[in-house]
Amino acid sequence: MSSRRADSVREALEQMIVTGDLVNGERLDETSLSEQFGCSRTPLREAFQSLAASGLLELVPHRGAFVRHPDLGEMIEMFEVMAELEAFCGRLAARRVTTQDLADLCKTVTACEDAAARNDSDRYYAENEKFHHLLYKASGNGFLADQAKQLHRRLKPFRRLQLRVRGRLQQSLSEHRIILNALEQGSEDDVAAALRTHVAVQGGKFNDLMASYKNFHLTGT
Amino acid sequence: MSSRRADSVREALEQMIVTGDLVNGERLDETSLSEQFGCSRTPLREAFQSLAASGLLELVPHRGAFVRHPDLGEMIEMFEVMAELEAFCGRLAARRVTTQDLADLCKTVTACEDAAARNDSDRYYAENEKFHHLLYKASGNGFLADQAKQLHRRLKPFRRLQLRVRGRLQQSLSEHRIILNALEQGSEDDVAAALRTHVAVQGGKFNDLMASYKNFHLTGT
DNA sequence: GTCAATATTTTTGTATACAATAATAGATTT
DNA sequence: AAATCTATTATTGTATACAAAAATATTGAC
Repeated sequence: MSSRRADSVREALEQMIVTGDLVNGERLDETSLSEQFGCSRTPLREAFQSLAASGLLELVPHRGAFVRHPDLGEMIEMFEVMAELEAFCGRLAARRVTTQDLADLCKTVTACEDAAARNDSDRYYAENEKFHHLLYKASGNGFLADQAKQLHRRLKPFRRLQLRVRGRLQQSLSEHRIILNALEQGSEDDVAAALRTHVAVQGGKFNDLMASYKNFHLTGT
Repeated sequence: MSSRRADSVREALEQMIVTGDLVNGERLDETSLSEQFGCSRTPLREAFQSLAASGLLELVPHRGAFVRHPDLGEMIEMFEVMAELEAFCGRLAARRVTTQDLADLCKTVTACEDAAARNDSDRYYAENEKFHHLLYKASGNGFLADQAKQLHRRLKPFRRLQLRVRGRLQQSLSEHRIILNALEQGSEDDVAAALRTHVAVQGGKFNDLMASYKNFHLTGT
């Protein structure tokens, strides 16, 4: 854990943005925020830089930092890329996965099912994230894993919305099993296909996403 | 063009890093660099943040900013991802490309061939970059296009190395034609396959890359 | 009353000053 | 002489002060 003030400010701001606490287009005032965080403008501005790099803020020279929430179209674009990245991870993993990886993945899938059965949503999200991170790692491509992790993180708030939809959770769980089975059999195409349907926003998922998006506290761009 | 000092410093530093002017692992001293650039540490540190976000620097708390060149393994990983991203761009483009896009692409391919024939390497690189950027745009997925552009930019210095290899340039040119043809015919699979072989580091390309990598002024990690 | 030009204020960008942490060198002990 | 602890130095992190740019308000002309 870094004791840099700038880092904790970054995290706090990120939280405020992804939870919708800060609405789209809002300008972040340096002075008032620095008062709120009890620090000077310097660490705040460092946090701005970092957030802008991950696309959560837009820095306009001499005008300030503006909150940038993806609109529905961008969100779909991001899911489209995420699906492809995960499918590629899966394809590589099908070739390179170790028995240890498989054991870890299996354990996590079970933990996920268990958490869902107990309605322990926090644990469900944690285990679900672990499952995906393990998959990325199993690809054997560290750079790919990093990229996937980054995007996965960025899509976190929206995935949460999707899973509120009735029946989506059970479906998601069974998809985990399908992915795992395909991995064990080492069939690249099956793994890739399973992951595409697991992640992609298509068919009914599109309508679900649109509905939940509207319920989210985002102002349209 | 932004008149922010921090931005121009960022660009200058990036150039120094990718050209190998700054070797791997080197620590960037804030005071001496700020003297060199004739500015204070503040804009310099902003540039550091930005460069760290794109992976060119590693920021270690209370210890400084360290130049981070990818080693051969990471480079291959990045090319592996680049190939897949481009293939996906191509796949989408095959479905969504407009006649205008095709015309622009065709013009750029011709310009590329022309530049190569005249041994105008600067223009060749410019037109080649344009070709790829047009392809990303033709995917109709703005987020994907951004991601692809970012990675393409990061791989720029290494691509330059690869093209020094005898015969590689002519091959690259003919691959452009193949890609363009496949796009015109709208066959997703052909476009994707053509782009994978165009970008991926495989077969003979691997040895070429390894040889040129060693010639590069990088210290091993 | 509306528009335009100018003055004022506000806000961002940069420089500098200070504080905190890590690296280094030197002294002390075994 | 080697190792360890301490004092010193150097370097990063943060706060504040100043400069430059943009936004806003005010004044004047039509």
